[in-house]
Amino acid sequence: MELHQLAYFVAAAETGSITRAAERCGVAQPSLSQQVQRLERSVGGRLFDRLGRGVALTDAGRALLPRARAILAEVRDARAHLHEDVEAGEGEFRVGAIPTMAPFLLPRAVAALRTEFPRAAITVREDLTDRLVQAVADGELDCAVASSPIDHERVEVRTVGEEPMVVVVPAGHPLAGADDVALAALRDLPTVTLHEMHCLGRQIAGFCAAKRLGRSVVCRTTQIGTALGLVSLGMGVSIVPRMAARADGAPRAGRVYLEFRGPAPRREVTVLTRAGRAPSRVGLRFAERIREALEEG
Amino acid sequence: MELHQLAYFVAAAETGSITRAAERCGVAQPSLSQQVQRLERSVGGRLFDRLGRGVALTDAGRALLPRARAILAEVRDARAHLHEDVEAGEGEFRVGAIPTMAPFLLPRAVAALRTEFPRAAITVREDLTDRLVQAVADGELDCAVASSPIDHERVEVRTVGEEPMVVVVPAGHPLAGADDVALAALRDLPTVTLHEMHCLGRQIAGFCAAKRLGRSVVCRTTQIGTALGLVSLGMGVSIVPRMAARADGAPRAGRVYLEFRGPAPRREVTVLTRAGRAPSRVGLRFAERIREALEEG
DNA sequence: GGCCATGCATAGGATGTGCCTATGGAATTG
DNA sequence: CAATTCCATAGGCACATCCTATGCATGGCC
Repeated sequence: MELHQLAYFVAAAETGSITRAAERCGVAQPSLSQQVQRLERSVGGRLFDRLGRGVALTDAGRALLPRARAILAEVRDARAHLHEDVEAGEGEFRVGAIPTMAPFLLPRAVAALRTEFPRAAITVREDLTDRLVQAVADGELDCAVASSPIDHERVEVRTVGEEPMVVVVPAGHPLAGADDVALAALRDLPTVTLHEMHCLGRQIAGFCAAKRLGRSVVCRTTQIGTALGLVSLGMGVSIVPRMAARADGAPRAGRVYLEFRGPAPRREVTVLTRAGRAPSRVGLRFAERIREALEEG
Repeated sequence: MELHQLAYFVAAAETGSITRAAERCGVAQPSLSQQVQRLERSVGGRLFDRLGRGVALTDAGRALLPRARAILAEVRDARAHLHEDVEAGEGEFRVGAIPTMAPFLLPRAVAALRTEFPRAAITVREDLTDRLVQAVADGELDCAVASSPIDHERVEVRTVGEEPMVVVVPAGHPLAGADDVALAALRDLPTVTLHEMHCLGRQIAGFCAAKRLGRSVVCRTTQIGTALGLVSLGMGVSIVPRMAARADGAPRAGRVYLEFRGPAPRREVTVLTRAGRAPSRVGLRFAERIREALEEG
């Protein structure tokens, strides 16, 4: 069953004549006759009754006709609408993000993307950095949001912004009333920190180590939200990205956020794509939306 | 854009590799590579980024993928479901009937056919005999209901039954109280008759001529219903097919139906199909349904 | 009834297309 | 740096499509 055979079949059914169908299709009559016969063999039954004066559909032909029309229409549509499908971002688009960014950046970015590209089937994956990098390299993801450092031959890294850290302390803590706080002031305070399986946990540990800041870690969590909860209970102070502080909403009982005095520790927000791939329309907008979410968020 | 090219494209998109796609499709790698390139030229844009290690969809490829899948699925469905489509009577089925039979036979027959072949797209045409015959001969109609005589080389005539005529007289007419009436009793009575453009009109005129029955035609109508109305007004008597009498429902004020005494004039009910065509499943059932409607109606 | 026109099927040959094996070139891997 | 992997290209073969020419059946016409 070939497309041109279906086209010939439809033409013959509509004209009721092999000869006129051949004219319409711009081929010789024997060619069309042959192809119709071949189609009949391929479906295993006659499609036309040969009447001597033209042809008429059999039951099988009557049944095939609407399907043949549908197939040909789909092919025509595919050709005609391919360009606008590209504009509309048609197709599956798979994004990933690390857990310490996903809840703060993805909802807004994905929502914006869905309205901009209503026909894109966007799927989301939340995972640790190295697994995201591997997924992008393997083509399982089209885009991922993570933080430097990323090093993979096949992965292209684009920095879309950076983000300062803030300090969060329990309400009533001696530091709670201050406008801002120096990193050194945190020395030896009981600290709630993020597990170092997260790149953010490693980054914060790195900042502290760089400042030779001894820490008294009283708890390690795997989620920022858990850490914030423990801070509210007075178990210690913590350092979190500002997007987490903003997402925490209106001033909450139990914990107070403080800016760093002077240059704050920062992390970069980067968008990962597979190296060597042509820039994707949806992917480019995704990166922009992540940047907006970061700046406005 | 050919079906096998689309199949190759989908395989390459799903495996992310020309080589593995070729394995899956059972062709050599260069063949698949070539066909993908041909498809790319035919749609006017690259569908894959060649990464050295496999391939990845471009925006255009992403957009084409769902359409290609849809087209291939339709083709698979067409092959798989063609047989059951034939059983279900899938496709357009066009029937015709003459005006003096259509309202009494078609509704019941078509309704039955619609439940039996829910996927058949049945269309109905009401027209005079010779036009129906021509339409069947030209393949514009798959089936038609008419009455003998039909004579056309390309039209096959099947008699599904016959139907007696009855007499209808105004209420209060001298004949109204009789159980039955002889044809001769109608001699010279004022008569309302059907226009001879209808075969029924010609048939009735033929009966009367055969019995040498002079008639005093006071009115000629083009519809049986009109004739019945005029009879109720007392303008004359008329001869109508029994199906019309039955359809007239419960005893109506104004007119009374009488059987003929002895052998009644009759007309045949025939189903017309195009000669040389294989018997159609729906067509065969249609003829049966007409027969049923005639017997039960 | 014989003649011509019409329409589908078949035959045979030219062209084109798909597929193959072999090979080249680029990137990746050990 | 060698070996491997993978896609692209080249050349040849087989088959499929298309063409023209022709056969055969049907329908229409004088």
